[in-house]
Amino acid sequence: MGRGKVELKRIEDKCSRQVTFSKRHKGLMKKARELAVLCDVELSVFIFSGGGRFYEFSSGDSTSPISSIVACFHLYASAT
Amino acid sequence: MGRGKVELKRIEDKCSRQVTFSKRHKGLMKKARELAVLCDVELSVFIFSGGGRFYEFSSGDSTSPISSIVACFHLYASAT
DNA sequence: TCTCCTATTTATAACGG
DNA sequence: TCCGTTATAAATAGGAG
Repeated sequence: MGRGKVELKRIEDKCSRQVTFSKRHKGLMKKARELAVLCDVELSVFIFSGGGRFYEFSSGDSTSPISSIVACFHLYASAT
Repeated sequence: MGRGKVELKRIEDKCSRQVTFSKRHKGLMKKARELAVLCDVELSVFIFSGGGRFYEFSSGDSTSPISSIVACFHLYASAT
């Protein structure tokens, strides 16, 4: 998408990489949410960015099977 | 995308829901892979579909920080 | 359930602030 | 780093096999 084709390789320019991360990270989370709702499945997405930040999307509530994975992630993230 | 707009709600027809899951699940994994490569981040996507099946995408290797989460997921999945 | 097809919607690259 | 715009690449809905 966009004004040009993108090669599937690490973006070397740090600034561009950050900008692309910001956009695509949001896009991925949106897609994840759509998949969960449309298809009625449980899913989680975990992202560790280089700066030690992390992002997460999870469908379902605390009683869902996937919650144990989410809990595991939070435990890990808080200990890092 | 596609021939019509899609409402963000559960697809009631089971057959359509399966077909949409099949397509979007692949799309999400592809997006995840692209984000990981382009932006040099570690990430995992876990999906539990209704039929007790699960799908996963993880960047990074066994020495990456996220591997503990992945291991947790596999442990959970194999015990289910 | 998968593949092919293609009209259409959607995501996003590049740019300016 | 975030937001808005716009041209364009990509994802995908619906239908057929």
